[in-house]
Amino acid sequence: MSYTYKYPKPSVTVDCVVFGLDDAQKLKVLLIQRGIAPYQNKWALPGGFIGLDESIATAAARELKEETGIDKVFLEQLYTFGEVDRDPRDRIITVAYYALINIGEYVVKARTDAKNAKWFSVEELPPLAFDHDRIFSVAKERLKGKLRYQPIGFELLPSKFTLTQLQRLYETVLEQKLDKRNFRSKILKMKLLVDLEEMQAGVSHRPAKLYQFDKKRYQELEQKEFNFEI
Amino acid sequence: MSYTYKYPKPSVTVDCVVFGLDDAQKLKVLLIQRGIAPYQNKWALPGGFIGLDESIATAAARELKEETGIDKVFLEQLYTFGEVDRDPRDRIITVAYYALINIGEYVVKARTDAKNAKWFSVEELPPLAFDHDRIFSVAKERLKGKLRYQPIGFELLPSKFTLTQLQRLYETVLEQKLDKRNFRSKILKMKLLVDLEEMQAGVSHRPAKLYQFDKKRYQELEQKEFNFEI
DNA sequence: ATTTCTTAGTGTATTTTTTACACTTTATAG
DNA sequence: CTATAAAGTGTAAAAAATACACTAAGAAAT
Repeated sequence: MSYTYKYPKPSVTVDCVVFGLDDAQKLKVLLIQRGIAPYQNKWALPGGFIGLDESIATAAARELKEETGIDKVFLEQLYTFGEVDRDPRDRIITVAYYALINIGEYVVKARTDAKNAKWFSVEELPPLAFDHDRIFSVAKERLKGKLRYQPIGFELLPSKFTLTQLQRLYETVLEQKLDKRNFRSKILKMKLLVDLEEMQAGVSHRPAKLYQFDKKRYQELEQKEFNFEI
Repeated sequence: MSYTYKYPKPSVTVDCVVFGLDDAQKLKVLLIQRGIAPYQNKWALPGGFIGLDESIATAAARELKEETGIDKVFLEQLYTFGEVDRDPRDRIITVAYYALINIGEYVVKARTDAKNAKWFSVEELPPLAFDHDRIFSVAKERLKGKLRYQPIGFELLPSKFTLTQLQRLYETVLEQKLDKRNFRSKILKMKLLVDLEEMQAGVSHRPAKLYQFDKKRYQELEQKEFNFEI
């Protein structure tokens, strides 16, 4: 490795693809409207520059908080985008992250130099600034792939949820119908759900049982290379 | 996103974890010995700075070629490492790649500022410079994970190989014994191997048939979300 | 109070996939 | 021509995945 420090440096940013589920179990992405050029007024992924005194993951969490008010969520590195012409002004390398949040817990707010922050359905995104379309589509594929073999879907739901909500979530993200009985027996056989012995309230039909994800048990099983495939 | 260009910039490097298989089907990694401080004389992953006029992937391929002579191989992004204290001198962000090569095809040579380049068995690595131990272990896990559901193992073998060689490769990387008959029927059922109707030569026992990976067919099947699980 | 509406909840038989397992064949070397 | 070493091959049993339809429970409307 050649460490001579004479090289001009690229700028490095982090961008976050924030996924959420709305009331109708539709998959949404949080975008911010750019307040400044280039791509002024265009929608973009929240993100910003990495400080020299913070790790990339810290920067991603900080930017997310600054630009949208979202804090303490599932946030995982996605991919690093480094084509030469990604930004019209300067060479920019972007480390992309994706976040999964329970929409209900947050009221998102535009802050710093974002004019506006808004949830968009993944099926009808506006044209995005820079190469954010591409970053988004990599994130969507990653979410889909990961959901199949790791129980990360819970991050998108409120902490108490019904099995039907969970099934809808899988159906939405995987873009396929699932059989109710098979889904239930499979998910319950994993022993990752705690039956709260509590009922859904405020529905005008038979209420469903509420469950909670058992994170502790998940971490134990994870050690043992347990299989979480759906 | 805050594009004001007043931020000090980190340096950005690429490092490559180069995997190969030796004659005894042992998994090896290519390391270079550092010619300069810090970590002078220590073994490290080949890599170097990203130029402003090249993409990250291009930089990875270029550094690999410069430092080891290896060219035109399977090279895929692994992960980006951005802790603050990774390098004692400066803030460095490293985009790591991993490469799979057929050792027989190359005679590796140390070049530029590397003193030496050498293959090490993954089970007995020397202590590495910087956080390269960590990068290596992420790469090893990735290779293991990916081999299970994508036919990338062929990249480590010569273009003509026997089923036993292929099985040993899987056993080595996955760190588990596989059943000969089950492995063969599974792999052949995928129809990704071309029977060359040619025999292994130079062995003092019954020679095995030689096969070749059918890349074209793989790309066709990939479109159709075909399942390549072992 | 009864009916209607809507979603929750449940079991089994069939098919498919995975696993476990051992002997014969074919070449080279001595 | 015998010994050695790895190649090559099929089947039965177990496990997992799939397909499938009715009853139960509550709220709302009459």
